[in-house]
Order: sequence, then structure tokens, then C-alpha cells
Amino acid sequence: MEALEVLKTHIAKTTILTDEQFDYVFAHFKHQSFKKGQNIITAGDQVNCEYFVLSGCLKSFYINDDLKMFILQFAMSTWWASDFNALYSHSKATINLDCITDAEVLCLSNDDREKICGELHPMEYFFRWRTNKGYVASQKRLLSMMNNDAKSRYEELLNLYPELYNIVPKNLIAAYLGVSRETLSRLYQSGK
Amino acid sequence: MEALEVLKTHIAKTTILTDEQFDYVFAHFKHQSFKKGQNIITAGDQVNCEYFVLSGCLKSFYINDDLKMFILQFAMSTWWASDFNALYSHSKATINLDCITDAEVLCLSNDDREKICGELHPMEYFFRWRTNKGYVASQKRLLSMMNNDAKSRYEELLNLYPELYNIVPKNLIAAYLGVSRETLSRLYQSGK
DNA sequence: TTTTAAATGTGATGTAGGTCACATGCCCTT
DNA sequence: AAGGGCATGTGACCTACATCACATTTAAAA
Repeated sequence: MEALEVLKTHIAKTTILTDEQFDYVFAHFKHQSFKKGQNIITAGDQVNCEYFVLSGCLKSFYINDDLKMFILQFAMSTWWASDFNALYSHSKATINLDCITDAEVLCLSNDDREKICGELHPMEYFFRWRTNKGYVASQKRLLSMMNNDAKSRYEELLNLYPELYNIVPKNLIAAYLGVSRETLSRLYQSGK
Repeated sequence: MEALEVLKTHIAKTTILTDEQFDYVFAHFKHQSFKKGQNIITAGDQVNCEYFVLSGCLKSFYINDDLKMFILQFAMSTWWASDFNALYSHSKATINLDCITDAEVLCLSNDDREKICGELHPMEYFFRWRTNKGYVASQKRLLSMMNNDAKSRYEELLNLYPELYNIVPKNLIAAYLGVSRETLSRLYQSGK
């Protein structure tokens, strides 16, 4: 499917735009291709864009002082990714965005998002709902982190996103779940 | 300060409304008073409203199968609280909302929020930004949960919201931090 | 003012998961 | 085809935090 079609279908799930309106919106997105392992956002840099994933898989992650990695999000087709904190508050990135596989994305600048939100009420609505969903998902994950042990968080993740199992290496899954790779490795032995 | 003034000042920090527009918005809010310990949202019930806190302190929390409590949010003056997941998805509440102290709130129904968002573009903008902030805060807390130990999460919380120290009992602070009350009690002995 | 319940402190003990160390296997590059 | 670096498995040991138990203090209610 064409980039235009992917985005159009995605937006149409939440809000209603005429073809002319959508074409206008689409004109603000920049198509980009990245190779596996490539970096899109680097901690410390200025962040100007958010990214709509067309194909491939990204990870957004934080590296702490001990160089330990924590994954905030895996982003696959039709997911949005960025350092939203830095983006909204015009501050330097504290998280990174990398490609787990080759990836195609549509890039939208912060200024252009605000512009089209201001010009098209339905797009303001769209972005409100996108963030709503992100917020609710984040709260759920927080609860899961407090309530559940590593095993059930692992099962919950694979249940929710089975496709990750084949694409994402286990050490990254561990970094998402908030456990060491060794512990994760021991979970799926002997039906423990 | 009057309820009207509190909400007006709060909204004016994010978006611009004429006095007439604000009065129209305000007419959709219902003023309510609650006593300490009173329940506002009960898990299992239908959720119709979100609550803007004028005074006092609320907690939103989840109770797991072992009857253990996990606090998602403390809400004080100018904070918003509800079971947003249930509210947006029109499903039954999975979290509860209770009063830690006597509290005054403004109640806004889901339908009225959508109505005023549809009618007033600046209010759509306001709610987009409110959720943005919530989303970013939730991501930060998730990272802190994964990265930091109980001691530093405790310090981080008191640093961010010093007023909680005097209002909220320690067992509830523990339920927010995701540690047992015993562990929390042991943290602030002997400068450990 | 008395009674009852909630909040807090503290010891003893258990455990999930972390860390370190090293071996093996797999894929990507030249 | 060979080499180098990730990714993964697994043992040994350690630690932060949980749980249980009971004492004590504080606050609310009758």
C-alpha cells in the first residue's frame, strides 16, 4: 500500500476529512527510509519531528547512567514515535529512537503539526485521540509493572503484540519488560 | 477563589477563550462536594464524568485480586481525575476514585466534553494539551519505575509534590511508589 | 472521654530477580 | 569460507524488597 493510503486509512479511523483536506495534511509529511540499526533521534539533540511508521520496526529507549537500556516503545506500521516530551516542550531529547529493522516512515515537524491542528479542527481531534490512547496504554503498562511479575508481563506483551516475537530480539524484549535478559531467558524454560 | 475563577485561570494557561465562550464552557460543569473517605468512582460501575479538582485531594487506584492497592494518581487543586480508560472507551470502571480529604470538584460528563470540544476549537486544543502532559508524565513515571529504586522514587515524588507529605498517609505514598508500606517506613531511617 | 480503627515502626525470614562469569550459537561482513 | 560481534543459555551468588507478625502511636467516632 502507498504511504498516502496507509496514513489516510489510519486517520480515517478517528476523524473525517475530505480528500482535499487530507491531501493538504499529507503534503506536510516527509517520506524517509532508514536501514536496520540506524538512529533517528539521539539523546541530547534537538527534536523537531514525530514519525509515523509505514513499515519496519522502531524502538524508543532511554539509556541510564550505567548504560542500561530501557525501552519505552516498540513502533510498527501505523504507530507514532518520537521523544514526545522533548518535542512538546522544545527541550533536548532524553530518549533515543532507533531502527530495529529497515523502516519507512513519514516525518511530521512539530510546527507543521500545530499548524494543521490549528487550521483543521478534525486534525486537532485526531491528535487529541491519538494521545488519549497513548496515555491510557501508558497507565495500563504502569499498573502492569507494579502489579505483575516478569513472567506475566512477558506473556501480556506477546499476547498483545504477537508479531514482536519474530522481529525483536529477546534482549530488547527484556529491556521493554524491565528485567535482565538473563531473567527473561530463564522464564521460558521448564514451564516455570 | 471562586470555582469559576479557578477553572478559568487553569484553562487560560493553555488556550484563549472569550468571556462568553468560557461562560458557555463553565455551564457544562457541575459543582460537587465530597467528604474525606468518600468514593466518587467505583470499579465495575459505568463512568460518565471526569473531575476537575477545586480543593482537597483525591486518589485514583486499582485493586488487584489479592486486594492490594496501587495508586495511579493523586489529584489536588487544578488536577483532573477519572478512569480515563473507561470514560473514553465507554466501558466499566476498573479503577476507583476516592477522597483522601474533603474535596470540591467540578464534574464534566464525557458527552459534554465531546460537545464543547466539537463546538469550540480552542477547547479541543486545551484537552489535547492536557492529555499530552498526562501522557508525558506517565512515561516519565514508567521510566522511573524501571530505572530507580524505592528510595529515589520516594525522593523524586516528594521533590515534585512536597505538599503531599503533609496530606497523604505513608501507606498511600507506598501504594503510589509500588513498594510495601514496611519498605517505605524503613527508607527514611538511618539515612540509608 | 472512652472506644475502635487506622497508620506506622520494626524484627525475622523468604524470594524474585539482579549481577558476574563464561560457553555456545548465529548472523553479517569482508 | 573465515572471522568478529551480537544474541542467547546457564550456573553461582547477591540484594532489594516482600511478607508475616506483633507492638505502638495517632486519629476518628461514639
